[in-house]
Amino acid sequence: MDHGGHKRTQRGTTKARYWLMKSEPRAFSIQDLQKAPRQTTCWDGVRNYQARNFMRAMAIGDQIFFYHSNAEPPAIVGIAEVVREAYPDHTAFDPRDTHYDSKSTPEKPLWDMVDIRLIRVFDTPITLTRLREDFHVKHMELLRKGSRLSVQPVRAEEWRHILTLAAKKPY
DNA sequence: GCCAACGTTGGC
DNA sequence: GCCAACGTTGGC
Repeated sequence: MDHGGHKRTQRGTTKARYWLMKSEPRAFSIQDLQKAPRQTTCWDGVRNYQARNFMRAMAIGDQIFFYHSNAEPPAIVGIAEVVREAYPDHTAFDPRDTHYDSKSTPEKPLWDMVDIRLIRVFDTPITLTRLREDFHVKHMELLRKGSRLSVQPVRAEEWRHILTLAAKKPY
């Protein structure tokens, strides 16, 4: 039963989807997410069309690798899940915000965000170096030369493989 | 701090 | 529509 006039968009019985989202830990780290109310945050500030479109494709329950970019070391540091599907990113409306964009207005929003909730922080971050050494994940968007996409899909087999890495001892 | 790769902007 | 200039991303 659905109340409040909200469209029910949760992906019923179809397969879960997997994603990877980048954040610079100096701006917002997975530890910040851990400390946030309900361990939930809105993912604001995405100003790239491809990344935005991937967020628009997300459904409640989709799972996300939380990646630390521009970090020492760059690494997948944990898992989160989508708890609210794409809605307008209000930070684009605020001229004082660093992510302000005059092309986006409340009447015609251009940029969206989703809400995500922490599932877990890996004991051992899976570093970019380690991923590069692993042929199981060689086709990941993250590893493509010159790739800068901050929101990107992850294949189910890549997701499963990386979870097994996270369960192992570091090397 | 450096710089390659990328996306966007704007002049023409 | 082309493309140079510019700003940003993000590994190193």
